Amino acid sequence: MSFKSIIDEIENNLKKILDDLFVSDISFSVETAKSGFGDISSNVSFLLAKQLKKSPKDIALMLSEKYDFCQSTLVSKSEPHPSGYLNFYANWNKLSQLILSESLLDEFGSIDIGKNSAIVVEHTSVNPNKALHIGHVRNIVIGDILSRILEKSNYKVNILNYVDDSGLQVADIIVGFEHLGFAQDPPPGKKFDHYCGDDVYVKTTEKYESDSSLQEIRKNTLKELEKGTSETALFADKITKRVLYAQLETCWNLGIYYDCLNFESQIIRSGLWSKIFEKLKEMNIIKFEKDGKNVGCWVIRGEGNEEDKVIVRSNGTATYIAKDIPYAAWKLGLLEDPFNYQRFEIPQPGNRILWQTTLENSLESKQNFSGQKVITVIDSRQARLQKIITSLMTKFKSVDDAYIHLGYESVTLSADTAKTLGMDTDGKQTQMSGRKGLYVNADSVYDLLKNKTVEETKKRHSDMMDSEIETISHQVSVGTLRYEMIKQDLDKVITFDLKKSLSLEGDTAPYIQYTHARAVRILEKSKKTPSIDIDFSLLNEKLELDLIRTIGIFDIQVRDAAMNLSPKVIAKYCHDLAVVFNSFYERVKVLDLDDKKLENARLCLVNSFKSTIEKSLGLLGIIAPDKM
RNA sequence: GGGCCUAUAGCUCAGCAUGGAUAGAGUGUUGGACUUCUAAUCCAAUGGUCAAGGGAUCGAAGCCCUUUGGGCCCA
Repeated sequence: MSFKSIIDEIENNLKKILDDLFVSDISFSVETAKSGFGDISSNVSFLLAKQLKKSPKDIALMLSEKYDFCQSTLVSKSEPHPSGYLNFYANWNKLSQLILSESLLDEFGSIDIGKNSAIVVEHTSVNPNKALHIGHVRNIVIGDILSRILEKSNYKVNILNYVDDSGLQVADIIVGFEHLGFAQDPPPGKKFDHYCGDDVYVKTTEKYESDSSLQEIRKNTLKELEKGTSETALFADKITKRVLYAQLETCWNLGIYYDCLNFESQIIRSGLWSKIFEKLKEMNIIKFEKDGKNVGCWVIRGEGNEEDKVIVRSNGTATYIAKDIPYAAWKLGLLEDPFNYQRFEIPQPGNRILWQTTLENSLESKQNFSGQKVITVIDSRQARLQKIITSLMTKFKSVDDAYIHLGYESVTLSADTAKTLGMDTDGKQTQMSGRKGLYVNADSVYDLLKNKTVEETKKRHSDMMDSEIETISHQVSVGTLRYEMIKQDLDKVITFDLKKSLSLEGDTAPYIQYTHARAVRILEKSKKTPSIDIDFSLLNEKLELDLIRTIGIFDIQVRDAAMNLSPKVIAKYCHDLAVVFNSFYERVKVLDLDDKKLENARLCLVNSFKSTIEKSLGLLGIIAPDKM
């Protein structure tokens, strides 16, 4: 509720007025006003202009007069603007009380879209043969923040990570280990995932070009991985688990946690595919081609101009799409669950328990990680495949948007950064490539940021203990990285530049975190716990009201973000909130006022701000330190 | 050849879903504010035919159509 209360009040009153005018079916807007135009604005007059055959200006005037007779508790007056907008002024005395007292509650900003239904968010899903690079960070941050927003919207979120442990990329490092003599342990000081990706994978794929006999070995290795019984397969299991653990360390360090790990190998061996294959035939979704170029294949008919998609080749083998179909169906809970569950070997930090599927017997009880809805976070290069899965799933499940592919554009490297990695791109940005070793590892970006923030923090607090500097720098570095990856639209390519992307000033996480530290310092220095029992009419300066208003629209922003699956909405909100607070901070004094009542009131406002910025940053998975 | 995305200030981007008031930030450049509740901050100046053209509308950065540049996917 909060600021939403006054919007609702106006909306209801306007609806009544329209009823009296015998106007219906008008979906007008009631929104926070642009600065200088009151507190709330409605476009209702514009929409009525045609029907009533009057100018928006006249209508606004008429509506405003009628509005004076409406019952209002939170609105102090309405005002027609010559442009045609109908503007409203809040009764700040009451509204402030409402907003500030609610802002202190844990559930402030919570909304109920999900009705406690289960929703699946799958993200990360990085091949377990390499370390996470900066492009993967965009994926995991989007997925993680989205999950937090959905939880705030009363969904029960199941966070999954799909481990493709039987694909070509894994086969490649196994070839490296088994046939090219790579040591099983990394050189001292190197993480196992870095070693596999930077050394084993890159060098093995390089060898393919000079040594053609390796292609045969590669094929055989892949086959053994799929069968899963040979010594090679067992060895691969060990290696991928080790890489996976190293990858999870990177994720956990960034504050990203999961509920369950799924393994492609198990999905293949579980027989889920044959079940779904039968179902597809039964439902007549796939057809057996008796002639044409796909003769002998099972295909999905393309819609419109699109080509038919082969699912099972004429030789009986399934295409790569066929691996994704059973997993999608499993996530939606469409099939009987063939898996047992056990806890992951290494406990996950924090409160969430990390499970993994297994085909063996388990002492643990059966779990259910499916959802009414499924959101799969994968970059938009996979859009074609995801579109097929989406349309298949709608045939299984009649609910609208049961399966959603949340796509996003990729992260590319700037020309400068590519150059530092030894690739001259002629001044152009370039796609990352694991095969060519052209990428920036997530861990190294974190380390760079960390070193920079440690330096900055030391500069500011020469007498601070190392452990405290460590904690602050960690929170700031994680914040910076997360914010950098989320603040822009999913449809925009992020060109990552090692120098430019590591800024700690301007529209960045540290800017926002810093406002929190400022607020904390004020509260600390006041040496009292602010009481909500204050005279709210004392908070009447523009900068104070701006701050209260911005605090009050938190839940509106959460709704926006959740409905549109748009994490950046929250990033923008955090930034706006910080900007408003910084203006307030610079010009409105809080401590050591002669007027103690006013001081109390302002302390209360600062406290509300602190509480709100913590919650909103929390949705971004960013922790704000008390000192910076 | 087909499909998806994208184009707004020197640079990086909001705003576009749901058309309406003076198109906003950051960064850059120039100048100013630390004996003050922390300057990772604030203030001011600078900077825009919203890619181009057309259409519907009382009204378009936003909707429709066409074209062009850039990115990606498929063939």
